[in-house]
Amino acid sequence: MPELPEVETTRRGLAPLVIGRRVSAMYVYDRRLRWSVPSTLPKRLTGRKIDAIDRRSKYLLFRSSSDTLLVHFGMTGSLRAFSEAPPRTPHDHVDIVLDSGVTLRYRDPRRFGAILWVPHPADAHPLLAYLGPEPFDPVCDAAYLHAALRSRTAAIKLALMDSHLIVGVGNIYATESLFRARIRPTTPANRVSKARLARLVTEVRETLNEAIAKGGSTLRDYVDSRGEPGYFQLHYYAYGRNGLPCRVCGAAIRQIRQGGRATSYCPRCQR
DNA sequence: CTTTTGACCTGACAGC
DNA sequence: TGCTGTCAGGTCAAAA
Repeated sequence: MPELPEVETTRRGLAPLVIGRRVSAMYVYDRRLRWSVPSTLPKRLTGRKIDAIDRRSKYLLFRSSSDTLLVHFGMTGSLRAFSEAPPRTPHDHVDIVLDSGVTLRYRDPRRFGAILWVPHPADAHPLLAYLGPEPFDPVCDAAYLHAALRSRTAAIKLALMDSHLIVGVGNIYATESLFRARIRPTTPANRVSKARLARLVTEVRETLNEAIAKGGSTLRDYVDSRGEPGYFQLHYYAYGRNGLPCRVCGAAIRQIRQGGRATSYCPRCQR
């Protein structure tokens, strides 16, 4: 799933269900995620009150008296809330039961996700400590990117997906943001002008906001906390449109590989 | 320091 | 109907 809009959509759906509730039980059916779910986690979590649910990058953070339960969705993870938990299906790995009776069910076919306990202070955790700014953070502006990319010869698309520079932008939204900013994804990062970086930041924010408004993108696995798909995939300009006519100029969308991932762009609109 | 590559894992799909 | 190869929303770790 799961780039920033999908994680944020899940966060917003879960917030009213979890804030102020206590965990009455946690069941780990398969601990083999990207990192093993700690065997002590059910004991640590049970009885805890969840004070808040935050998002940092693509991590969901359940806050409990300054300690944090961290959840990441990898490529295929989802977290759904059930008032009555149905029978488990394959790839349902973890259940968290709240004192309201609601069950949060973590599903992740490829098991690239993570569920970890992060003691206070959470910001010091290695997974969180080296992250770049959030795209919506005012700090993350053209001046910041211009300075950060000064010594970067790698392609702008790869830089945009580097979480040390800016977080939350994965393959779909990097592809779409570069289309909207009319920037060729292969352009060396340090050769994108400050003015064009300003446009890029604007388009990244706009693209992410529109995607959040549509409930994220559902290509295959992603569903939100209520099991509903997102609809932003209907609004793609470039991603997954190899060979199809550009929705702006009609030229055939082209697909290449960068860093082992597919990149699609319009050879006429993006220069 | 930056950049590139491989690794993790399952399922869907195309082609033979 | 199998079988094989390729691809998929992420990102860490190691090597260059």
